[in-house]
Amino acid sequence: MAKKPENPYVVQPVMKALKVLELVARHGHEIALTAVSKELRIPKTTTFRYLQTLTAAGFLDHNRTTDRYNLGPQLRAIARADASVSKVRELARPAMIELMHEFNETVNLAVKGNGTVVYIDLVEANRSLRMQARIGDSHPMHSTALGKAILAFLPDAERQRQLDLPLTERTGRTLLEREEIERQLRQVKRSGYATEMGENEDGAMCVGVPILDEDGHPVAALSISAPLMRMPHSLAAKAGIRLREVAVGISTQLGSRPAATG
Amino acid sequence: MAKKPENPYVVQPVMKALKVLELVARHGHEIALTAVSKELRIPKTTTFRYLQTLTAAGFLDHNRTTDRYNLGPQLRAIARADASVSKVRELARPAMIELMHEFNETVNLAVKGNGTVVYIDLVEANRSLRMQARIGDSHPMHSTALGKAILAFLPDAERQRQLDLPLTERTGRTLLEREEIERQLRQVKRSGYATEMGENEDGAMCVGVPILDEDGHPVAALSISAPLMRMPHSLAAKAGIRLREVAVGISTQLGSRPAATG
DNA sequence: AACGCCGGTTTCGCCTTGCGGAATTCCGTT
DNA sequence: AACGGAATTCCGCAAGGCGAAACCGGCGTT
Repeated sequence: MAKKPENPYVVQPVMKALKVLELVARHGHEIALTAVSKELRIPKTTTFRYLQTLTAAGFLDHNRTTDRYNLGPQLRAIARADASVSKVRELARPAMIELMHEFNETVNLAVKGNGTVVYIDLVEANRSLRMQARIGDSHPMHSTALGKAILAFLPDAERQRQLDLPLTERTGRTLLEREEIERQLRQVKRSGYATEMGENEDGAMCVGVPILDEDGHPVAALSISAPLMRMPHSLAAKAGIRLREVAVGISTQLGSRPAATG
Repeated sequence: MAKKPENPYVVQPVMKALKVLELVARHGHEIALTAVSKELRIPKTTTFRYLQTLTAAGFLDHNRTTDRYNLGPQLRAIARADASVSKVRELARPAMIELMHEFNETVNLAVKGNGTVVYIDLVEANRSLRMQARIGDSHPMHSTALGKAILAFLPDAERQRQLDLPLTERTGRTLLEREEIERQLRQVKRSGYATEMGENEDGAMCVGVPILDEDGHPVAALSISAPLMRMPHSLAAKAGIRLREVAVGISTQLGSRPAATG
């Protein structure tokens, strides 16, 4: 009765637990231990353990009064985040290409990670001087324009939490003083865009703006990055204003009401 | 270095694999084996196995060209199904309560399972004669008005597949003849509602209508159930027409264009 | 062109720890 | 109060998960 001679690297407990998760999900609603056990032909004890584990991980939810399980918050959170990311990327891409042509510099899109920003898309200018990120890379919040744009628009509590984390020093110019950072963030909130000059990567600068979801929460950020020598302050300001325009458009499509730019 | 003295029933491999899944999800995008391994402090080999397993189960997707992993179809399918169910239930509930008051009988909402319908909500009439289902119960498609309503509006291929499964005989009146069932389903498609008289439960009857999603696919069904003695054919017809009205309203809110009722 | 580094894949044997039968407790019924 | 079904808990066995280390393949370097 060999089941899956396929991949020798599949870990059985994991696979079976995923089947349990899947069953609970497909069932549409609250389902009891015994039902899962019978359906999947997995002994009650084992099923019990999987349900417990999935629940502990937040993928399932255990209703103590009915003693039944259904989908948990973790799964929904993941799904929501994924959908949100896909949507942002989809909405942003055309605008990013347009921006790249306008400024002939690399345009980046990133989402908020945990204390970091994670690049989820980028459109590179075909200039010989290289870009600095790859999709999937994550950089600190406080040393990037992307991160600063997000931080500035975060609710106070959450921003404090982010800034309480140890701040890594990426270059000699990286901001590390709490006061200085907060001062800049207030300025960012006023102007609607953030800039970073050699604070994340020597010789490189970046101008970034936040993208807000339907709740007005900054879930992502858009930026233009360039070698410091190619982007003087005056041009950076112009880029910031243009980026802000584009980001507001994307935010609106995500369902965000105007809000921004106090 | 005891990690979680918490729940002794947590299965470690499962828990760790879920952490991997979560990390990949939170990361926002394609992530490589080594990165996951480092981030989670899980040895490369083990991480590799989890990634393989998650991929085999469809929860992750392995991009062979970049050798990186991201969220897979299974997770999205689950999330979508869940969202869809929540939405249907949410949209249907007020109308169900209204219907319950109009007819003073129990109103049921079910989604299509695999060869079955699964009750996801019901509003009971407070009459002493009992209802027959509980949320989470699943009944055969062919013996319930809910199932017949769904079957009638399924694409031909899928309907055939359903009817090829062995048909259980719930009562003496349960339809088992392929021809007879198909004749009824054609009738259901014409009238827009299905009826069932003691075919699922002795002495009980049910009138059901399909709810269509944005693709015109019958994802759920709405029904009124009652003791046979309280619901003569004339009243059943009236209920069917009313149900149809309500279901079309819900379907429309789900994004379905009129379509139905040929 | 050979080298070496950096991932990813495979092997292999130890021994953790997951497994499931059976006993137990907990409820909701009769 | 006793019954029946479901969820928990216990416990000993050995399945099978683990991870160090070896292997491989590709890419950038010398």
